[in-house]
Amino acid sequence: MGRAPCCSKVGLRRGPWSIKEDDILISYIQQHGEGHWRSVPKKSGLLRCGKSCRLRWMNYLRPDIKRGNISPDEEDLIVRMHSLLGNRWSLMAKLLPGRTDNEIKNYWNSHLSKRVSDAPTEPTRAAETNPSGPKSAPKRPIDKIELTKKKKKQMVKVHQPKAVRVSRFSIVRNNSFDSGVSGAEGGLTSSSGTAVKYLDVRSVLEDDDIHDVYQLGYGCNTSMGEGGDPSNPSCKLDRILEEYKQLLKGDSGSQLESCYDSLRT
DNA sequence: AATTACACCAACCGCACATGC
DNA sequence: CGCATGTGCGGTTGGTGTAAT
Repeated sequence: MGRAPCCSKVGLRRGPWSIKEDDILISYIQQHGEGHWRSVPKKSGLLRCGKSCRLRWMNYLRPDIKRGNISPDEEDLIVRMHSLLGNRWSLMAKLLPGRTDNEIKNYWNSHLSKRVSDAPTEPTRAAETNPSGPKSAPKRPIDKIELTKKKKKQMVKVHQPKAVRVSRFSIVRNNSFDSGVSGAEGGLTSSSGTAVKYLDVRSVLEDDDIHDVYQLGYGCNTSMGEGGDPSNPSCKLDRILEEYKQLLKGDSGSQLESCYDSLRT
């Protein structure tokens, strides 16, 4: 049973997008705007699934996408946010203007997760200890002691939690952190069987704080009288924001702030 | 030079939530 | 209220380029 697939895959193109397809999609969205993705292929003439069109637009074609290398500052912020939020890529993307959840996720999986797991202490200053970026690091030495991907897959057969959309209400209702993170502190094991070096948000918050943070979508509960106490973990995002605003400066900083405000309200 | 193994990342997949009827 | 549909999310896959052997 189950619901029908999002689209009939018969006769639809898959794989990498061509420049021509990109042009068609861009011009269509410029004319009609975003949304109603299922009807986009029909109306634009693209032989693609609507979902694929959305993904292509969101992750690659949107004009505000910032392409190129992740800066050390962005990298540092990702590490910090991940320690607070876990795999909430879309939430991180909202705090990193111009970066997509997919890009952050890929960057974490390919660059940062390994580095964080190799450096159990002070993971957040990774950017400073390796300012030239991950691509300058030698590849092989690590790999020699690593299992191959296939071997890893054979060895790690642990329940994989399903994707759960994060909303203020679903978190309260489902307590959906259970799906992504286990353990109360760094160095334990995630549900995928890999070592995790971030804290479960629940583990560093009291029950009341958990409720407040959940209600506010993980942000600091400044409206409920916590007063920005830096020792309060629920205020960590505020502090991260402040640090990042210093780095960004100018207009993008205020954009980030408004984005962040929207998360809190 | 050929082969192998791996890193990277765009794209896909399936599920859950939101929304409209 | 229940169902169907649209959308968003996070995990995973597979193609490609490159370094190592």
